Formats: sequence, C-alpha cells, structure tokens
Amino acid sequence: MPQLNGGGGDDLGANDEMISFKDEGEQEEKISENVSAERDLDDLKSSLVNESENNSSSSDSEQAERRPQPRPDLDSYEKTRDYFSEAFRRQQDGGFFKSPHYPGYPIFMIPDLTNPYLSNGALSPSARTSNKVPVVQHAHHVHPLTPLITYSNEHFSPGTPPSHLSPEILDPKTGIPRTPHPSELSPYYPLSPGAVGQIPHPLGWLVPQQGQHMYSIPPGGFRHPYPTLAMNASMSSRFSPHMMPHHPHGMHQTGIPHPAIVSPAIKQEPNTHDHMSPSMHSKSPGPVKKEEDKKPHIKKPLNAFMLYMKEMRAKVVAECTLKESAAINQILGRRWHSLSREEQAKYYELARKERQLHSQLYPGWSARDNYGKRKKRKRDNKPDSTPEGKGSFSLSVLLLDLSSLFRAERTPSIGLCETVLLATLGLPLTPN
DNA sequence: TAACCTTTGAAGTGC
DNA sequence: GCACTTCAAAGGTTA
Repeated sequence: MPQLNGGGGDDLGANDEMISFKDEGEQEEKISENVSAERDLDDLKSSLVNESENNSSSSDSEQAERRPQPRPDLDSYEKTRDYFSEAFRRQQDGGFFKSPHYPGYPIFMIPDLTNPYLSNGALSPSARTSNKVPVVQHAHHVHPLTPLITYSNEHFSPGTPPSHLSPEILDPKTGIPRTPHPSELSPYYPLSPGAVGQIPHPLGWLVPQQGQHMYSIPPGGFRHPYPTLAMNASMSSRFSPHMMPHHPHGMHQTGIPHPAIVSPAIKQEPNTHDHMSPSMHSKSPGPVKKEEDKKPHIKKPLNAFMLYMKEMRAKVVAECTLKESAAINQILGRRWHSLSREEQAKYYELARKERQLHSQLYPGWSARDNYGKRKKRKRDNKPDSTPEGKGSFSLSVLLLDLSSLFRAERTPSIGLCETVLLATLGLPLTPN
C-alpha cells in the first residue's frame, strides 16, 4: 500500500490512514459507483449465494443454526469481546462509526458473527439478552486484546464524538483528523499506580474499583527490562513528577513491562547467555558493544491489520476450527478487506496511537534496529512463490480442515467460515 | 530448535 | 519517487 509520508512529526500515522482509507475508499467508491469493480466480490458472493441455495437448502433457521453456538472455551473471549464491543458501541453512539457498508454481501459481513451488533449498529438481541455485562478484568488481569482496550480517553469516552473528528484538530496539512494528545496516552504505557488513579481511564466505566490496578502486579513487581526508557524527555514532559514517582530499583512505574519490549532472554537472541544481567537494572555504563548486546528487543508497533488480527484471531479460530496461523491469516486478510471504512478506521486510529506512543517512549528507536534480528532461512525450493503454489498451500490447509470438519460431522451444515473458504476456492459446498 | 508460512501495514534501503 | 525488503503476531509445520 502506498505511503504518503514517512515522517510526520507528531502526525504519525495520519497520512498512512489517509492513504489506506483512500485505497479502501477508492475501492468502496468503485463498489458503490461501478458495478464492474465489484466483480470479484460479486463472483464470490453470487457463487456463495447460489451454491448455498442449491446445496445447503439454507433457511433462516438453519443459518441461525450455523452461527457459532456459545462455547465454554469461548466464554472468556466473548466476555472480553463484549465489553470491548461495548466500548466501541459507546463510541459509535458518538456518531462516528456506522454500520458496515456491505449489506448486500452476506459473506463478507458474516465474519463478524459474534459481533453483537446488527448491521444498523444496534445491539443484537442475543447480545442484549446474554447478560454480557462488561467484565471488569480478565482472569489474568491482562486483557488478551491489551493493545486495543487501552487506548485513549476520548477514544472510548461515552457520548462524545471521537476527537479525531473534531474539525479544530484536523491536520492542517492533510486535513486528516488528528487525535490530540497527551490525553490519548495509553495506560498501556507506563503510568504509575497513582497516575492511573489520577488520569481518567479510557474505559473508566469498566476500570476496577479505585485502588485496584488495571493489571495484576506480581508481589515483587516486574523487573523493568529497559531502565533507559523508564523516563525520557517526552514522558517527563507529559507527566508531572508526582505522576512519575521515583523507582529506586529501576522498575517500571507500574511494574508493567511494555509489551513492545522483549527481554533478550525471552527473545531468541543468540548471544543471550544470561537472563538479566545486573547491568540491565542499573545504569552502570559499559562497553558499547556490551550494551548493544544486552539491548532489549523493542518490537515494532503493531499496525492496523496486526491489531485487527490480534482481536479477531480467536474468533476465526473458533469459527473455522483452524489452528494454522497461515490459514487463519488468509481469512483475516479477506475479512480485513471486507471491513467497512469506518471499521478499518478504528484500527488505523489505534495503530496510529500505537506508533505515536511508541515513538514517544522510544524516541531513538528505529525499525532498522530490529533488522537482522531474525535469521532468514530461505528455502531453496520455492514452489509456493507462484500464485498456484500459494493456492496449493491454502488449499491443502483448508481442505484438510474441511475434510476433518465434515468427517467429524461437527456441523450439520456448512458453516460460515467453511462457506467462505469453499467459495473462495471455488469448491462446491456439498460435503462429500 | 528455529525458520517458514500467511496476511497487511509501516518503515527502512537502494537506485 | 518508486520498488523492494524487513518486521510486527500467531501457531502449526518443516528443515
């Protein structure tokens, strides 16, 4: 996807959003204005519809049956999804996020089966009646969608339109809505427990009672793996001293290691023979090379699609009974493209804030720092480099799953995911 | 045991 | 400025 501007100061990500939206928007405009542009989608859709009608004798009741039934193992995920969706709904109430734009594309809208909201944005009856009161905290006190639930105040502020829609904060250069900061600083990033209490939490309505932490903290607290970033100029300028108390042990303010930081001991660093040397916890200067060797691996901030994948992976896994990430990612990629502009905008916004916070936390960090961290092992034979090869991979994976699915007779009829996959692969929907 | 696979997007590199 | 490369997540697969 083309990029408009690599650097934008504090305008991180705004441009790429625009480009992304533009691309997607162009697609959508073409979709709405030019029928031929939807040929691919229509092909997929029509093949699905026709074959579904012909082969699966679909009815509303059956389709209802196809919908994923509540599963115990999904409860925790569903709960977290629910209160997260509730957060989004509240934001949608602000008038920004509207219903998906593809009402005529059941295939592509189906993916959000577990989404409790109807296409018009209303809460589905099942969601309304499922007693899905926002759960205050995940069992492990770490939300599986941590990057998503931790965003800015205004992002989830009930009843107020998203700040990035405010005309006064439009980017003067691009006209792209910008989100003001520092209020958008995510609790995902270092904040002292005291600060947590002082800064309104973006999900304040579901934040635990006062005095409780958003995250669980081990008795001894976490070791801060990266003392040099415990405080930097940008952080100190954004938080008053009382919010950033001194931590004599070099611990993180909250004791919560940033997810972007991977301890060398955890990350497969070839030269990490010791877990956490004392120098990691003190600012004792050492040889430059030694410092670099022990330099924690700061991960790249997640982009919009990665955030989307993180949120939706579990759902796809549950729906499709697939476990292979490669196959799941293919599905997620399709779903990503099927998302409406507004839905994608949510993730672009989150990603933009991710990058913004990341750049503020690690001013000197560059994506280049992580170059070469992975050892590439190029396979000699690359039959999959061709589209046919890729297709064969997908086909093998998906057929494997489908065959097992049919054999197991776990579903009386072809489920949504399988339907999509079969249609995508141009296979008949009748299980043989 | 660690890279590969697969996806999209951001960012870096090279020309 | 464009094309290409690398990495971010994830977990089963493969060398």
